[in-house]
Amino acid sequence: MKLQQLRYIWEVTRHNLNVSATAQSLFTSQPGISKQIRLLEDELGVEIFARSGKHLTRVTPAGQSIVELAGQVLRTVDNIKQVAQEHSDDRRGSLSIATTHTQARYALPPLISEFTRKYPDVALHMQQGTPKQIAQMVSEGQADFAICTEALELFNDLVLLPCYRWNRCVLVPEDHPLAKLGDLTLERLAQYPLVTYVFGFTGRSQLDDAFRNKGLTPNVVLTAADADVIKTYVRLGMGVGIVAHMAIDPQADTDLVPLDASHLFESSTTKIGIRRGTFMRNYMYDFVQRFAPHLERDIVDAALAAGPRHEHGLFEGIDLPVR
Amino acid sequence: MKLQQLRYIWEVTRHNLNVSATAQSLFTSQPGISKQIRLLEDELGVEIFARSGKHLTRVTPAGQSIVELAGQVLRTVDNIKQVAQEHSDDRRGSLSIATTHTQARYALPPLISEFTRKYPDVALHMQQGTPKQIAQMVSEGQADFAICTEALELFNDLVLLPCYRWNRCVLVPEDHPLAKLGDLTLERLAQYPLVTYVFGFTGRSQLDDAFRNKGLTPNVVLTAADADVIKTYVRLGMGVGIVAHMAIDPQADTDLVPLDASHLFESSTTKIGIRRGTFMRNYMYDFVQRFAPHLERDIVDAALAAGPRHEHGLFEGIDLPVR
DNA sequence: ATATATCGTAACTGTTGGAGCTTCATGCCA
DNA sequence: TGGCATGAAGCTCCAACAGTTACGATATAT
Repeated sequence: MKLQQLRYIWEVTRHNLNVSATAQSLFTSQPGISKQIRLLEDELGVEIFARSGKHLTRVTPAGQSIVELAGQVLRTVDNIKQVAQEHSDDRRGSLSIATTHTQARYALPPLISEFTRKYPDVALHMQQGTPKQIAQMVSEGQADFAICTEALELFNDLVLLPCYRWNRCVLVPEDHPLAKLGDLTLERLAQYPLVTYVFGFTGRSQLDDAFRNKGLTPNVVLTAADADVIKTYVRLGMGVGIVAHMAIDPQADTDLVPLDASHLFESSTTKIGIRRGTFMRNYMYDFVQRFAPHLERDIVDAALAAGPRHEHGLFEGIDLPVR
Repeated sequence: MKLQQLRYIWEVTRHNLNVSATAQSLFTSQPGISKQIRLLEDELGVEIFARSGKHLTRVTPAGQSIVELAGQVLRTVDNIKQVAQEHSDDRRGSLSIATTHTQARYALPPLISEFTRKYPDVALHMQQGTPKQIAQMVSEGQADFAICTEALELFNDLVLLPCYRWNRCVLVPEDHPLAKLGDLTLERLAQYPLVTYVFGFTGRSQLDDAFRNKGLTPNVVLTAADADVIKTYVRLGMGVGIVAHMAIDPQADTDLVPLDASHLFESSTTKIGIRRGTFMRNYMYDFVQRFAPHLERDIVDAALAAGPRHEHGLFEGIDLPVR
């Protein structure tokens, strides 16, 4: 058994069992991969992929487990490389962050510029996606950190570090009736067409819950994955915007009136998700703590060491910052 | 990076940094290993072993972590092979049990013969050692199961499955004064020279505790690692024996008088220790349940999945069989 | 100081992983 | 149904490399 072979079966499954495509992405030849897969199957005495004629059609049950373990091996091998680099030069390396538009656009920029100034030799990679995609990227080892509010609980090989709580804000044009009224209520809000996040994004579920609990059905006329798009349509008069508080830019959004909505909706918590078993570089701890000062190295270590679904207790006594 | 290289550094550390000895045990040549280690170090950019002249003297801090991760990789690779074998022939394989004399001699024999009859194609390996050695063997992947009473708690990558409780028994020659007396007490026992287990073996610590709690100092004149040796010296009149109840053979030990001592000492619990992350073959589950009927597959799976030091809760409601 | 154990170097060799081309199987569409 | 596109496997060749043997160098032990 060779590492190369494990890498091949792992990558082939990630490329929908298309060997040629896998070969291209790995800058090698298709016959090479086919051959190595055969050799591995021969050595193990089990078919990893089921074939119909000359096409790979699906992963066998045995293959399922084997590919999973192969992934585990590859990630551990990555860890070895990380350890080596940490000891040879603890300020050089790379950091891959998977996150949503909201975080990338509003929460992370100051941190990122601080960080790159302090660690110029750490290559930063930012990948955007839906919360689910983000969680999966980290779970599969394609990114180091997942930073978002939703969906991270779905993968139980991720350790979740709560970072900060945040509330929502209603956005209306200056001439909108809501801009004059003093107290904002859900009932009043439900009378207007709403523009907010797509389901599955940026705490959208908490928003729906709040209306449902009052027996109201909000009239959501348009949904988008990020606040910038939402603002644009609010400006066009499509409806009343509901966005994360942090998404309001006091400089650029002077033509819109923000109305605090903390009292209407449950606050949401943004978390960092890290794959259990990840080797944490020094600068990774630093990054985490700059994002959430209460997440000291010891706590992060404890959370990473804790078993599945046991890390929550660690954060019991801590009250998170609110943005 | 090659699997071979990881295997080499792992084995070299296990052979006290002696490359030649490692080469012999792996049936290869010393220069081959040296070369591969060099290549790995070059690739990683870190020294794994510190050298003084031409001798490896110790493992560097970076090497420490790397070797540990290498071990993890090798064990996962083993798991892959196990999975493959399970799917190609679920009744063929091997099972390596590390245990103490007491278990091997008195607790396991009926189970073993049952088991080999049901699984003739599973090669059984029994390895004896001190509880500490046993625990380490399993922790390092040299054995699948550790079966004993002590020291398993020391390695927290082991999952402990409590199997049964057992009590002690006092053994005296037929003409001994204790053989006539009705009620056995610790005070009376402390008046005689005692022959029992070496410290660290077969619940010896519970024995000492019981005397200490009463303010007594037992006069232990001879200690041995197993009951057979103890019995021999009791027969020679060296003193009063204290052994595990199960170590008494009603057929062979007719010249000795056994006196129940359940009321004098806390009972001990024999456990099976399994390395977290081990792939469990079908016959392994079967073995475990034949040894301890309450350890059903689901409970074992749950214990293996639980985080370090969280499996205890699983066994709360169960009262163990007593032997 | 000498002997022994042990590692590194160098030259050599057998093995093998991969490139390139060809052949074969499958699915799709006219 | 035939023709075409896609994609996997078979085969050959070559370069790279893991492992071997022989030898020299250096530390540790007596």
